[in-house]
Amino acid sequence: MISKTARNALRAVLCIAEREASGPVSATALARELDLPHNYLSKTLYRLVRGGLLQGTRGPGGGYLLAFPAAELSLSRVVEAIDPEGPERRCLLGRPECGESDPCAMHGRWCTVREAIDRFFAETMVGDLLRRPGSRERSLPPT
Amino acid sequence: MISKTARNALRAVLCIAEREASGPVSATALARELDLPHNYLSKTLYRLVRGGLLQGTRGPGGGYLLAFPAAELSLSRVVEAIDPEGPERRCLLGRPECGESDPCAMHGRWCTVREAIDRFFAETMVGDLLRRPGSRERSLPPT
DNA sequence: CCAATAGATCATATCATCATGATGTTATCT
DNA sequence: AGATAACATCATGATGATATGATCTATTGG
Repeated sequence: MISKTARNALRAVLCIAEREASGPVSATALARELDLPHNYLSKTLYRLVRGGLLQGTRGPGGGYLLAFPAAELSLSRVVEAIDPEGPERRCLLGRPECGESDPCAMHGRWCTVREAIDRFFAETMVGDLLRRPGSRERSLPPT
Repeated sequence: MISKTARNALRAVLCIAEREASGPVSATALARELDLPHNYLSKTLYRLVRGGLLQGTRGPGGGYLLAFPAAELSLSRVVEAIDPEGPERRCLLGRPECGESDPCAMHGRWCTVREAIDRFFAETMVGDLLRRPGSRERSLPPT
């Protein structure tokens, strides 16, 4: 479904989102919390920095913060920053030319499912998944 | 989503289902048709034979046939014969203990999507995907 | 029985992902 | 300025999926 590295990225982003209220979250602390080697996680996190999802600050007291509010950060942005989007996901049989005009045998049925998956990743926000009510600051005011 | 080998297995099974009316389909013919190396495909096909999905006959005129009607062969049976079912697919964050009693942050939302995926593979039959009307022989009689 | 066909199987090579280790770079604090 | 903390990066090794090559075994037909 998604790569291990993308899973680790999701776990890390969730962790950062939950803790960033008390300052930047260091890679060392994250590595301990997620039980991952420091350097490996650091590399993954930096890909998110380059992708504009995280903001890394160096020096003592440094660490990672979300580059924008958790309520605006979709899971798809995290996953796409890690897993390169290949044509394999589009067609179950791996035909690059698969589409409405030249569909494979499964095209119609699979599209429905694939769209549900895509919607899940596009519409689920990191802010929706936080346990601690740190996301309240971003909840909509009563209309 | 599924491995390349599982994709090849699906393509091969579809190909066999479409052609088996005119006798067993040889691995050589399949390899040419699917543009895959003969031995590699043969290994994949044999996993399907051991799984009871295909029937392989040797000697001149030999080849592969479906072990039972295409209308009763679900895509999930093909995929599960190739891709070992790991705990990674159950939980997006890879937590083995993830479940109703100990859910991860995404559990509820992801379950809905995962069930749609599972239903697709379990309810889509190879017979539903054949272009040639060779599957008519198995369609339900009018009630 | 022999040759040809074709599936089944073993051993090995290739490749991408995953992970580790070592080093460089930047910021903070004394 | 120098020590330290912490991110950023490069080089390398380990692992598993993918693919290839060679060989074995069973069946058919002459």
